[in-house]
Amino acid sequence: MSSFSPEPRVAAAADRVQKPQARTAETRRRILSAATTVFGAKGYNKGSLIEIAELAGMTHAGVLHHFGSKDNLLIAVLEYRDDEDVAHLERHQAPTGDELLRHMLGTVRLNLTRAGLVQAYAVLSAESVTDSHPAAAFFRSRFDGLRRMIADAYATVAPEGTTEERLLAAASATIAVMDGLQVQWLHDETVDMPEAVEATIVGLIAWLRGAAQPL
Amino acid sequence: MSSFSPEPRVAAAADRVQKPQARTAETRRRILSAATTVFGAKGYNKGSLIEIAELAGMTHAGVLHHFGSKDNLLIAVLEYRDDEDVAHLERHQAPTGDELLRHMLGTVRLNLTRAGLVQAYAVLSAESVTDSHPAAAFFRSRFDGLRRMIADAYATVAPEGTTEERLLAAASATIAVMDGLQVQWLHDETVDMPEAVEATIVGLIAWLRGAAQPL
DNA sequence: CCTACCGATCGGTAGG
DNA sequence: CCTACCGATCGGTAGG
Repeated sequence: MSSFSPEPRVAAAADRVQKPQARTAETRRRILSAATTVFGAKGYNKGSLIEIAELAGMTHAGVLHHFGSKDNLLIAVLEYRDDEDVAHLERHQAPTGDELLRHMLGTVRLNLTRAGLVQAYAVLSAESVTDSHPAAAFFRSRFDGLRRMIADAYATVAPEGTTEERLLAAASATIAVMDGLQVQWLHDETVDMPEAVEATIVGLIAWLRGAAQPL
Repeated sequence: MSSFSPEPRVAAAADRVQKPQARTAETRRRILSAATTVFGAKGYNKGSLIEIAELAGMTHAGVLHHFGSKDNLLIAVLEYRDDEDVAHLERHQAPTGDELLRHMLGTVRLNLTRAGLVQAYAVLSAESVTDSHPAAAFFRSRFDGLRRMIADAYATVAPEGTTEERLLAAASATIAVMDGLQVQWLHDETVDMPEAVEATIVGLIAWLRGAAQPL
């Protein structure tokens, strides 16, 4: 939203075929796309700036010119993906209540068509729990925000007076089942992610409503 | 079971205070313990043989003398943990049916007391989906075995004639929720793993029994 | 189980 | 955005 302004800051630049800012933004997107691929395929630690740079058609010093450090590049990759998903959400109206739960099932089905992105997310989110990982803060706050949003959705289908603890347990379980299934599915594509997620969500609703037998 | 035989192969070795095989086995265990710690804290790619060796009190060439390569060491770490868990299972009689489901809840509670091991498992299982990772075959077969075992357990509490597809969906969801919760919990220890796992399991049983409302 | 060493790779910087 | 380079680290091997 802030960096894609169509007006060049200096009028003198207008005689170039392509405006400098536009070309820079385009190059940055090319690098971000390459970095998503490489971090997804190798993880952050093993994915190298050299490989990312080759995929983006430049040297690794060029990548560092645009992003400053490897850590910064990782953060930019994660925020870039988040921006795209948020934009997608807003295009379809931010869903609430049980619409959000149905929307999550749609995301699971969409993920069946983009294994690379799924792998990047699965690998980086787990890697982010290791010692002083640059993506730790990103994932911590992402999980926190998702749990609150999904707990609110469950509140609309749970009995009145359901405790926040139970709503948050259902929310964290829902996120967990989606993330955990991705790892299994990346190992074995016969794992049925949509069926397992739907079963979990409707099961959790039954649990919130007291319709489930205790173990 | 095969490598801890108390009898030395050569009688002449008996005059040493400690039998060579016994000392080797002890050293190997020390290395495996150090490797679990380091791979857990850093992941496989960033965890170095040098750091593992220091923690075990030797040089990295010594570690390689015992395990041949870094890949071999990782596999040994994973199989070592599995052996310990299997031994624990057998001590308590291999549980079946709904006993297995209750046993899994016990494992979740136990995991609250061993974050290091949880982190090693969470990091390595996700890292194992990256390009030609040495632990790929281990986790693929582990997930496969767990899914079959847990699907059998759900069969004992599901209506007769429940399809294998539905049983496997419940099983993969159960494994997924446990794995996914570990990542969230490692980021934020207020996440209530036992509550979320119990909710998921009883919810999935309700789903198998048709007691859950479709979304 | 160690000393000593190898080739390879990496992230980052200088300076343009 | 590149060339050229740096120090650091790594897994593995030789040879004992």
